[in-house]
Amino acid sequence: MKSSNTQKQVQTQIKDVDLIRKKHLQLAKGASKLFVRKGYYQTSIRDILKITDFTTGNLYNYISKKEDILYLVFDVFQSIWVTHMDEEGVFGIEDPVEQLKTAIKKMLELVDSNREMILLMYTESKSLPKNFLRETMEKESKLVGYFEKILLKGLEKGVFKIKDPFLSANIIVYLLSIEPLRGWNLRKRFKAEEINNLLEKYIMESVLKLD
Amino acid sequence: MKSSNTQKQVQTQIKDVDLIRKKHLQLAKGASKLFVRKGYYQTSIRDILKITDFTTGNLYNYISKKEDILYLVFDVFQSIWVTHMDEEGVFGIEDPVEQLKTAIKKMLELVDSNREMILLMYTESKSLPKNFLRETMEKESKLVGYFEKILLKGLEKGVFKIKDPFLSANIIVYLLSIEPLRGWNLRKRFKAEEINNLLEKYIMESVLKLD
Amino acid sequence: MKSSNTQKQVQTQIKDVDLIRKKHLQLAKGASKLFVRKGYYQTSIRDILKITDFTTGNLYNYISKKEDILYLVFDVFQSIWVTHMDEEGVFGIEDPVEQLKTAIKKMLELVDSNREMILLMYTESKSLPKNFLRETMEKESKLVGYFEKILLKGLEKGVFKIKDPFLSANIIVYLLSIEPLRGWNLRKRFKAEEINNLLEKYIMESVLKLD
Amino acid sequence: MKSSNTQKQVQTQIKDVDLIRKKHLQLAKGASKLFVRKGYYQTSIRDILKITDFTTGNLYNYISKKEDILYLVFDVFQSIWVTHMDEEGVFGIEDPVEQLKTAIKKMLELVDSNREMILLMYTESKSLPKNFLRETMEKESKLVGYFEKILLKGLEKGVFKIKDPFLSANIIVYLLSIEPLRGWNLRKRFKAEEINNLLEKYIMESVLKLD
DNA sequence: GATGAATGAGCATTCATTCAT
DNA sequence: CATGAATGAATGCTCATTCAT
Repeated sequence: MKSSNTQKQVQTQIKDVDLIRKKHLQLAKGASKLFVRKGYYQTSIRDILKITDFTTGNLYNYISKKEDILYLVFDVFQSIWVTHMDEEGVFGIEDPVEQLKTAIKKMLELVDSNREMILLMYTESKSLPKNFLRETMEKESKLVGYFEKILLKGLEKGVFKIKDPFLSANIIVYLLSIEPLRGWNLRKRFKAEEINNLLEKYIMESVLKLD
Repeated sequence: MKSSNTQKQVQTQIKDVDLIRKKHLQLAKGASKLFVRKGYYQTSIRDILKITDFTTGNLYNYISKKEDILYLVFDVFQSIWVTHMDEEGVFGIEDPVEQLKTAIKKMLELVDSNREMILLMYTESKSLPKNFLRETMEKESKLVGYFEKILLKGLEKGVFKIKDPFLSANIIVYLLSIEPLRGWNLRKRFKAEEINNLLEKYIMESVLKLD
Repeated sequence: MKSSNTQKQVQTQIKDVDLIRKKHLQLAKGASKLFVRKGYYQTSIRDILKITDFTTGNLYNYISKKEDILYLVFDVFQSIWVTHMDEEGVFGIEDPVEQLKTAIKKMLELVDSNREMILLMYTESKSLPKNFLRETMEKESKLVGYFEKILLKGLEKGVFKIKDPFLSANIIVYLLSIEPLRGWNLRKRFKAEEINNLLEKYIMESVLKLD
Repeated sequence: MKSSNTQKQVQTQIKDVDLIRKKHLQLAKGASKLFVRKGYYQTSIRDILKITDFTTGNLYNYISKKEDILYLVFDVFQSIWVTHMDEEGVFGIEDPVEQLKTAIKKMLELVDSNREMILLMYTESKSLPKNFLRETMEKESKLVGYFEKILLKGLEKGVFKIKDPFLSANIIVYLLSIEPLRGWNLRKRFKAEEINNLLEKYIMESVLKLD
């Protein structure tokens, strides 16, 4: 799933659609580094120009406000995310237990390698203008929905013992992000690997053994 | 527990310790409103001056950088927090199950009435200079430690069936903040009250029934 | 009288003279709307591109600076002006009194339907580069000369009682523009029509009855 | 009559009212030079900073938008104007003919020594925001009203032979500004002095000899 | 201790113009 | 002849902070 609706959201002076996509990617990649390092408001347009090799005027041919860049960063990251989770490896699995385990693992991989990006999404999404925020949240919702479906199937097959798959899915997605948000405390006693293992077990148990 | 170490952290031109405390409180109360509403970087010193009735020059008699104000806000809030949790009502309870239930309820009350403040702490703590951040985290740690103690007692008494009280305490504290961070999605299907009830049950079950 | 010397004034990358004339007209028509609405400096090249259907690069094949467009706008308008005043209706009239009356009426018609354009010429002519300004003024001079001739004839025939036809011609032309420049005050008490009638009478009386 | 309502119109961060007046004057004096030379839009804030010895931040303690400066320039000039016309020399005169003559002379003096400023008011008043424009026009109206009063008195005494004192007052004020607006043509044949003499005669005759 | 005027680097954004295709 | 992406200096303005009184 490409970040395909970008052109609809971010107003552009440029006509070549492929060029827009290419430059928006270039922009998002550069800017995300800075946002992650210093935060959105701390990062100036000049910083972004430097790291992305845009010139001032040309940057504003591809966006119309600084906010747009934040949106692009989120958009690109969420696309990667969805793509990563969508891979055969998860959808194909029949056994809900195995499927959930795999989904958790895949997500933890992503969280691990994008810790700062996830933190960024929690900390800076309030900086998005409303329409962008809405869209970003919708994408998040889809991710939750993804876990909800797995839980539902497991519930139907009688292997998962949960009361509300929507609540559980929300909790699961939230728990999987504990490391970026709360890692500073957990890491006092556990290694990163351990955290992930414990988390997986914690979630699986909470799904399997409650009634 | 007063925000007693403030004077050590925030450098001041003023000698009168009581005055400092008073003014710092005045500052934190006003600024927190603005930070919560618009975010730390979005709030200008001028905004703060207006809402707190400080004059420019005088403000800088009680702080030395804008960051100090953020620290003061966090400090005051965390003091309230700790005070609230410390009350007899919790410490005195003998039965670990009841004690945990009460602690959860007390914390949810606080989270409920300070949703934006908690969000602020998640989103803006990176804006603190390192020494302040460290201190803020320490206070957070204490909160986790508080739950850890309850869990430990319950573990010793054989009523809690968890593997690692430290991990569980972290998860519990983290889960109790789900509403400010993820409420936008949960609230699609549940009322605020419901969320709290479900959360309490979810946590209690995960503590009581796993092995 | 065509805007025939345009090619000499506005430097062009294009060889085809008719094409130049056509495009310059297209440009002047679109730009004048914008200039009149927002003023010269307030109107961006991008605005002009949009309204005239030029592409950026191509625009600069037909002009070399933004100022050129202002000149073109003035040039086209002044040509219309001269053409309008040149019509048989005026030149053919033998009686100087009738001739002056008709000239005044024709000019008032033009002023009426081009109020904003005249205001523009007063307000933005200083934005023209010197050579363009000189030429614009020369055209204005011709208009004054036109009235001067009428006055001279009337003076020779003994019907006009003025001291200096050049001064009077200047005053007349100036007075005929009072509406665009001072209408905001006059319109408090008079309707547009009234203003024109009063103005005509005022001028005719000042020409006929002074000694 | 001081430019006394400036404080109500131009929003300020400064509390000392006298200081505001002083700095606004300093600002208007410097800026008017630049506006007159280059026009309002051509003059940058940086230009104004340089000529007025303000620093960026401090300038914006005394205004809130660039437009405010244009307003200040107009305001100060119009105050000078009104003060100049108000002097005993005119109001005290009993004979309407003498009074009008003196008023014309006084105004011509002012026009002469503020040619560019008057041109500026004609060319740039459209750059004022609406509320400022309204106020500027009101002041202009008062000037016209001033001449209207003189004409009315002369009319009552039977010495002036005009039909409509409001119209005539408007025309007179307008004609008195002919030099800044049309001088480039008049000066081809007359010296500045001559223009003024002719203008005075022209106006007096038009007031005295028509019926 | 309190006041508030002053500082100037830094900000996001716009613009006329150029030039490779 | 036409296209449209690229350039970068310049713009109006905000801000945390200082300092004389």
